[in-house]
Amino acid sequence: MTRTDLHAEAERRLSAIDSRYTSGRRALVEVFARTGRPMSLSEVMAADNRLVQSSAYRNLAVLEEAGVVRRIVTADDRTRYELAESVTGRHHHHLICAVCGKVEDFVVSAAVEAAIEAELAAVARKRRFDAVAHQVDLTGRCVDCR
Amino acid sequence: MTRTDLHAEAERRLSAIDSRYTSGRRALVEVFARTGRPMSLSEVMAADNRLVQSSAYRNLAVLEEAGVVRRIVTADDRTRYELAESVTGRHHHHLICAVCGKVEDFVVSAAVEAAIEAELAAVARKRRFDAVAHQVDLTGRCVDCR
DNA sequence: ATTCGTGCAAATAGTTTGCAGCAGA
DNA sequence: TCTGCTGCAAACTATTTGCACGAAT
Repeated sequence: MTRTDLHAEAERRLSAIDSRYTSGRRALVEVFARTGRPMSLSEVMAADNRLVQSSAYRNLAVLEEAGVVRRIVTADDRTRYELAESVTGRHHHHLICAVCGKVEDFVVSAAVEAAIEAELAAVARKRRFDAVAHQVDLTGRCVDCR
Repeated sequence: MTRTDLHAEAERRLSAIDSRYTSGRRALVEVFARTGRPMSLSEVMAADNRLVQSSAYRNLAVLEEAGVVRRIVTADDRTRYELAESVTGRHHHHLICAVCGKVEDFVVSAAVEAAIEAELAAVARKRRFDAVAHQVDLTGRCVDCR
């Protein structure tokens, strides 16, 4: 998906919830597209100094509601944001560095992903749990911190 | 492991880091053993009204350092605590209800667990990431909230 | 014109810390 | 006794909210 397509899709999803694609919201999407990994609010703020904290929080909530952005909470207990998988089309999981806090994406083979999903679906059925999503995190030390 | 063994093991691990197994710490361990699922601080506090918030936070940090308790952050972004797997001897994952916030444990078959671990080890190797732990969460609605 | 979004500052919630008294090895 | 632990209150950090102004349709 091109950058232009991304913004068009973001605008479409926002208008679906009667919201505008303002410059502040566009700037957030731009930061995520440019960076390509989950970012905490302070990382986002640092990436574009036109951003204002309270508006960024509000806009991230709106973008999340619109399905443009996903809010994740990783094992290092920092809240982070990234583009929603339904926008990027790329299902992935996270590598979390326990030392520096950096989070990166990774993908597993389709075979393993399918095995995981089948097993989780079986667990959900057995427990009468209505599963919506799964999250797989790997915690450790990144290449810079080991 | 019996309740008595559990407390003995907790005391042993605390003494290994030169800390005492005081009544406040014992009360926390008792709550986890009794409840058997990850609990937020407020849940823990509600389970035993002798507990004081600031001391509970401090003691949970000590118990975590001693390897008696594990601190987890689930996808609903609440911090929770449970007995460490090295104490219970039971590797498990979490079902998180997005509505009421309740967290329950689940285990996957040994075959799938092994497949997940092998795949994650391969990813870690490829990315030169020193993996310490993995976390698999399933988010959705629990039987009471669906 | 009217509704929605923004920036600022104040409020809130969860968690951490300083300190003086108490308790356990 | 001596060092660690506890409770209380105050401090901090991340996040949310009220409000008046500005921007978009």
